[in-house]
Parts: sequence; C-alpha cells; structure tokens
Amino acid sequence: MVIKPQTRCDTAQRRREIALAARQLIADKGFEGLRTRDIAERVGINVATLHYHVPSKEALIELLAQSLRDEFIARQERRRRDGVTSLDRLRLEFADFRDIALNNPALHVVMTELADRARRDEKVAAVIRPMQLGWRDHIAAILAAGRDDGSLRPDLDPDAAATMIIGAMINARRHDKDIAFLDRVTAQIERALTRAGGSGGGKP
Amino acid sequence: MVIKPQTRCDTAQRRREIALAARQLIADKGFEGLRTRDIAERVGINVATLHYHVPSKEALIELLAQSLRDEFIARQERRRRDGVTSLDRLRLEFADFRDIALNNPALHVVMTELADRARRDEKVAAVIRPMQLGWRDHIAAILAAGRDDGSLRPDLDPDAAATMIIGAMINARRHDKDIAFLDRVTAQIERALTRAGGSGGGKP
DNA sequence: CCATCCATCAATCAATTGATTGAGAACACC
DNA sequence: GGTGTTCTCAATCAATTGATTGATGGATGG
Repeated sequence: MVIKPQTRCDTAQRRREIALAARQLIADKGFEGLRTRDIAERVGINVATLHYHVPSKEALIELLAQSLRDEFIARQERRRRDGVTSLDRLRLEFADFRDIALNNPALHVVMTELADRARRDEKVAAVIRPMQLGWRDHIAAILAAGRDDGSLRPDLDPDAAATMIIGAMINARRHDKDIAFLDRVTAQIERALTRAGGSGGGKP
Repeated sequence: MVIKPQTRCDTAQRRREIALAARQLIADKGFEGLRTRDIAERVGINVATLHYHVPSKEALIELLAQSLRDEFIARQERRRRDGVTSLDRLRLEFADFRDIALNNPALHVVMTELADRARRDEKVAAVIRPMQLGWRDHIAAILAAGRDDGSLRPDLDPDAAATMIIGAMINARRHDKDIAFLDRVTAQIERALTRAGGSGGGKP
C-alpha cells in the first residue's frame, strides 16, 4: 500500500503529507471511516508519529479543512481573469469546475463531506463557510456585472442565481459520473441567465 | 432524555420507532456519530432488544434508507396534482420543498447524509438512487410538458434543468437558515425558465 | 566528541462500540 | 393452569480506535 521509503522530515512537510493522505482516505471511505491508523499507514509513519505532528483527531480535521481551503485559494489565484464580457468570466467558472471534476474529483467529494461536517463542528465551519461564501460572492459579482453590462438578463438576483449555479453544478456531479451531463447543465444555466430566453421559439 | 414508558410491542412497530430515532440522531450528529446504543436509548429499549429487531448496523442503515424512501413516496402521493399549467405544477414542487424545509428539516439533512453514504454503500445506493432519479424525472416531466405547452421556454433541456432546480434548492438550504433565501432562489429559477427572459428590461 | 533537540517507533492503555448470551417477563392459545 | 412463542434486558465479549509512554536513532551546533 505504502511505497515511499520513509526518511525523517520536518513538521510542516509531514503535516502536508498527513493532510493529503487524510483527504484521499475521506474520498474513499467518507468521514465516518476516517481512522488515524489508516492515515499514518498511508503516509508511511507510526501512529505515534502522526500524533506527534497533529495532536488530536480534531486538530487533524481542522488541518484538513485548512489544507482544502489553501488549495481552493491557490486555484482561485492561478486562474486567468481575462474574460472580456461577464459571460466569458462565467464560462470560465464553468470550465474551472469542470477541470476539477475531471482532474481532481476527490476535491469535490471531500469538500462535500466537510460541508456536511461543518453543520455540527464549529472549527470546521469557521474554515469552510468563508470559503463557500467567497465562492458564491465571486460568482454573484460576475452575475451582477453581467446584469449591469447587458450580457446577462436584467432580472437577475445575483446571490440567488449564484447559489443556483453552484448547487446545480454540484448536483450534476453528485450522481452522473458522465462529464457530458455537467456540460448539459452548464449550457442550460447559460441559456437560462442570458437575455434571449429562447424568445425566437421553436426547436431547431 | 427518553420519556415514553416502554411496553412490549411488535417488531414492525419497533422497527418504525428505531428508524425514526436513527433519523433524528443522524440529523443531530451525522452518520459518523450514529451509535446503536444511542438509538436504543432514544427508543427507550436495551441495545440487545434493538439487535433483536434489527440484526446488524448494516441492516439498520438499510432500514433507515427504506424508511426515508417510504416517507418520500407517501409525500409524493399525498400531493395535489391539480396544477393547471406546467408552471403551476412547478410552483407546487417549490412549495413542497419549502414545506419540508420548514416543517421537517431533518428530512433533508438525513437525505443528504444518505446520499453521501450511497457513494460507497451499494445497499443504500440501491434504495436512495431510484428515489433521487424519480424526483429528477418527475420534475423533468413537468419541465418537458411546460416546454411543449409554451408555459416554459422552448430551449429547455428537461433533465439538465431538473438537476439544476434540485441542486439549487438543496444548496439554498445548505447554508442559509433563512427560508426567505430559498424563496429568492426559486423565484430566480422561475424567471430563468419562463419564456420572457426579462426582455422588457429595467428594474422595477 | 558530546549535549541537545527533533523525529520516530513498538508497546500499551482506556474508552468506545457492535454484537452475543442466557435468563426472565409478557402474551397467546388451548 | 400449562405451554410455547415473542419480546426484553443485564452482563459480557471481542474488536476497534484515539491517544500516551518511554526508549531509540539521527541530526546539529559547540
């Protein structure tokens, strides 16, 4: 199971490894199946060593949440911001989500698990909620701009629509393993938010 | 904690009580915090008695899933089906979701937890997935009818839009405890799916 | 070369947890 | 009242699990 021949390494590095292993395990077996022993094994260290770097399971979960937030922020910052119109920027959001769904699906799974846990764990909530709010606000800002510059329909409620978009994308991935379905959903969102409204009528 | 003075009762009734207690506990502490002892205490019986009626925890979870499905089906059937237009019927869906959110919020919480578990538990998946698919198909059918009778926009992709609607409603409830926000989201959905597309422009 | 700190591990602990056992109470039927 | 079935519980088990302990090796600086 574990390949890497272990050498000593400093706490910062070990904590990164531990967070990563925890994430993979959660993606596999869910939060309820998360065991410190499994994490240690995956990292290739003793349980005691794990507890040396991360004092308790609670601290571990907080570490996990922070690790997730860090990656989210990193992704956010490395994005291109060069959309010309608001619609372009919205499409960029769709593309980003699609990219994660394809290349790092565990991220969404763990995100969902943590979001559920945030419901009853204040420590996790303190890390996760701002992240979710930030995402929503980010999309809402794009929508508001699009509404005002005319590239999106004028009767948009930015916050409500942003919530709709995020929920739609997550739900599209929840069941359908087929990425094409996500594309259909984002295409439908786009049609639903642009001005035209299919007023031309008729099916092509 | 437990009030009811216990008397003997038959397996069918006990299993109902157990499923209900399990549901409440999951709503409180999540799947990972579900303990057979806690369930037994909540029902007011001994753990051994619980295991007499429900042989294993796995069986318990399956029972839980079935209990949820039964309630869902029951709700589905007791609904009024008298929407005149498709838009009316869609609004009825919104109202149903709103009603559950207000009067039985635990239902949505447990539903989400079970949906997550279905990812790695085939038994649960076998019960939950058809239920979710049924919901989506139900809404998709309404949308398809609306598209064809002209009360909804002609460029609708019923399955994609249904997924969007469900995801939007769930996501609206996930964070915002305020029911008014759900109303904003459903209002936005409605605007997004009807033909007009705000082509009249301008804010009131 | 030595003292010190850091990282690691084998062994073990205490608590939790799903499940079982064996015996007894409530009930039904005759 | 007798008999068998159904339901219930106190006590207990075996396994799991988060966490600790005490010892060991290695690196670093003097």
